[in-house]
Amino acid sequence: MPNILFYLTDLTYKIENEKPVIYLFGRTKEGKRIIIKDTSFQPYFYLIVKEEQALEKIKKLVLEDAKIIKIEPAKKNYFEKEILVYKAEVNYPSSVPKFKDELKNWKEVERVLEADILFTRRYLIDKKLTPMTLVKVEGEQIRDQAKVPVFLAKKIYQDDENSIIQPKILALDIETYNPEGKKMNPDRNPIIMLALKGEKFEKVLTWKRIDGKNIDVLNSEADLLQRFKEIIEEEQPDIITGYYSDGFDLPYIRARADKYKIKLDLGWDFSELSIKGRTEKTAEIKGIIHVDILKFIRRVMRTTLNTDTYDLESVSQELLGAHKHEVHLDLLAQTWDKEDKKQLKVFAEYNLHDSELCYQLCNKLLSNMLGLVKIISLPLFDVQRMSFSQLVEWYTIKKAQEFNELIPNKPGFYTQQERNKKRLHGAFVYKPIPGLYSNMVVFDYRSLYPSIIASHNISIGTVNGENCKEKETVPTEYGEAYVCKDKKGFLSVIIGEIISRRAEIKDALKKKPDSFLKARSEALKLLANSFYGYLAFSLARWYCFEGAEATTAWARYYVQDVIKKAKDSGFKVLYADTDSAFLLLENKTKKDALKFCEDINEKLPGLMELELQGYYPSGLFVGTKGTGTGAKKKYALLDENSKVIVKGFETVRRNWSFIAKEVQKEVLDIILKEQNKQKALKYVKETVKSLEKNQTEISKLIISTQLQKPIEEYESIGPHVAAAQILEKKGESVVPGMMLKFVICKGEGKIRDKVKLPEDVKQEDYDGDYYIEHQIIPSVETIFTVLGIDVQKELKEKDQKTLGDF
DNA sequence: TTTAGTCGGGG
DNA sequence: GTGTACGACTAAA
Repeated sequence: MPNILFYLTDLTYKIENEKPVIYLFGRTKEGKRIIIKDTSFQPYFYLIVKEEQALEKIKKLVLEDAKIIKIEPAKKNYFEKEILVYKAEVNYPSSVPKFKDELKNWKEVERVLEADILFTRRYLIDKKLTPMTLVKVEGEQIRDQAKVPVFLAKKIYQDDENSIIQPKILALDIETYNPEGKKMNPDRNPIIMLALKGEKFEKVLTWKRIDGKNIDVLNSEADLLQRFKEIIEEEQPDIITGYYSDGFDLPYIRARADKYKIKLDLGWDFSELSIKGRTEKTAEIKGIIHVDILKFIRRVMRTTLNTDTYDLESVSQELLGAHKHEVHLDLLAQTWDKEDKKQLKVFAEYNLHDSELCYQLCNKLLSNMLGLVKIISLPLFDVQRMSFSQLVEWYTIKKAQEFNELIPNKPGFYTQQERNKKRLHGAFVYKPIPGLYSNMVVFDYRSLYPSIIASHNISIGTVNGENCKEKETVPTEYGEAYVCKDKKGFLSVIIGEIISRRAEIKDALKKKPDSFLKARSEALKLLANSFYGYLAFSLARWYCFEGAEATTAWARYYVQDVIKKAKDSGFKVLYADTDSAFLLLENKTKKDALKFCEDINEKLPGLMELELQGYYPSGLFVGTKGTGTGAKKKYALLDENSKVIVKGFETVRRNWSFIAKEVQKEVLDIILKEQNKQKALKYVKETVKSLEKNQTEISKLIISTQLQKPIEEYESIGPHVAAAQILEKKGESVVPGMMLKFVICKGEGKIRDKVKLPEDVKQEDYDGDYYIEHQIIPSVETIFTVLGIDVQKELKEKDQKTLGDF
């Protein structure tokens, strides 16, 4: 019997001869596509019963086609306590929910468990297989209806978990006929261009005469769709990727293909491209992994990205440093109608470029995604669409199998609502005294929340657990709580494993860099940091609010402990927030700071660790505008490499004009690097002078704001709405979501009456006073206030002096 | 202030 | 498919 080594990429199941059959899709080590069939796996669920005699009755229960094959007792843990349960094996996966709905109402049945774990996922967990890695099969080739060779498995098991597939990626992007602007209608409007981009492949399909390299002109939209199908078959990609392709490109392609009765049977088993879901769609092709990059970015990369809009332009800019081609998409439909060859070529290039950006994003994020697949052990298709809480939950489900823990049920609607009402006591913040400081050190606890959960045995069965002999009191200010120390908590142990594994990988990385190991380390960090949130997440199976409360209580305790010890050792404490403390060195040295850190670490339990995060020659803390007391999470630091780090200043994030951002950055630079407030003030005065004399470049004055709704719906006409009205008057289509760029110009009336579009602004038009009052002053006011300077006053005095000079 | 409803992305 | 996101923001109560 031959052995086959293959990378498992995807799986599904079918019912054949009244039995469930698992289909595993993959690529052999040599790169050949294969399907493995496994008929050895049976669906099941667990029952906790009040009266054992009910089991005989249950065994005989038949609900339509649903039958129970056997019931046998098993010892499992339920919320970390040993319990006797019954494992019920049934004929079909679809029988499971039928029995669940029936049995949950029986008075003899206490609980039905693990009846909502999808069959294919259950298969992976039970067989301990990890997708995208090497799996070994013993089996024989059989004759079957499929595009690739099919084998029937006798035995199947994980081979080398560290050997990861190098998948072939093909990115796609469509352009549609869009006479109504952003309102899209797949029933009426055709696909006019379709771009595909792979490592060695790039092509735009269209059906009107456009000349150009890589442009394939077909006779009709139907031919375009046929050609698309052929290319997928020829290229045989492992991954098809797109940007919002779950919600737009693939559903649109499917809808147009349906119109022409073209069968998109792209699956390896001749199954069709399927679109599932009502509110949130997903598009799936059996055998080919469909990756929607937008979903991964929105759900997982969200926290690491600075941008808060997730359109392709913003994301490409941040992750790739690349921009989309600039085109007037609103003109696409009329250009298409006019058959303007030259302009259509511009759109075709735009289309291809979008698919290329998507290809590059997928390539770039692939190691992050595979890092997660490796840990969670679910298909890339699934992992790529999961939120943090789902990732934590499925990691925990995988681990539950190893620890013989039963998987708790998801909460019902009522329970969720109750949980949502609860508010958690958060982090401790020691507010700074506004000022400019020199020689600071910053300490922070490495992975504070996860390390507390691991080190203090926080878990669902240990926090305020029953029948407890050895207890540790939680240092909480609100009520009383303890953690039971009699035995290790399940959640605490698995989070400890994540932390330790990450430490090992980081050590290995120090010796030898490796991109996949690096991605795994990042994935582990992500998972560890999500655990605390998961404990307080209302939809969590392992919901543990008291555990989350205990975690933040300890976090507050440890940060305050650093503050207290720092004061005792003669450091001045400047600021502390959540897991970090900022100390002033004064007459102490960096060596003293390191010694202080070591002393604290000696007394910390388990995996907890305080780190010297950095040394900063200077730092500035500002006050809030109203009260003047120290603002939280708002400061600027100069690091040892003379780099200025700015946190929490609004100009960094919001849509301020470039000039406001530039002035703020320059002022912080001068103050932190040269400690020269007069020079900073002089700089501001010069900028103001240039503004007053209308010498500032128009491009630095553009303010951009996103239009949130149709302009008719705005009651108060803000400047961006005024800009939208001007655009509309010019005959351009204005739709919600578009970015409006405008400049405030001289004139009478309200701000909205002074709005002009950048291209209409002449050098002498702009309103310098507006920019001084509403952009420059607000961006630097709090900084100067800290330094004892009233900018407002200083700038007015300057005015009088210049008047006096004349 | 609380609650119910919509939106994101895509052309 | 052994299914139905989620967090932010806005409008209405």
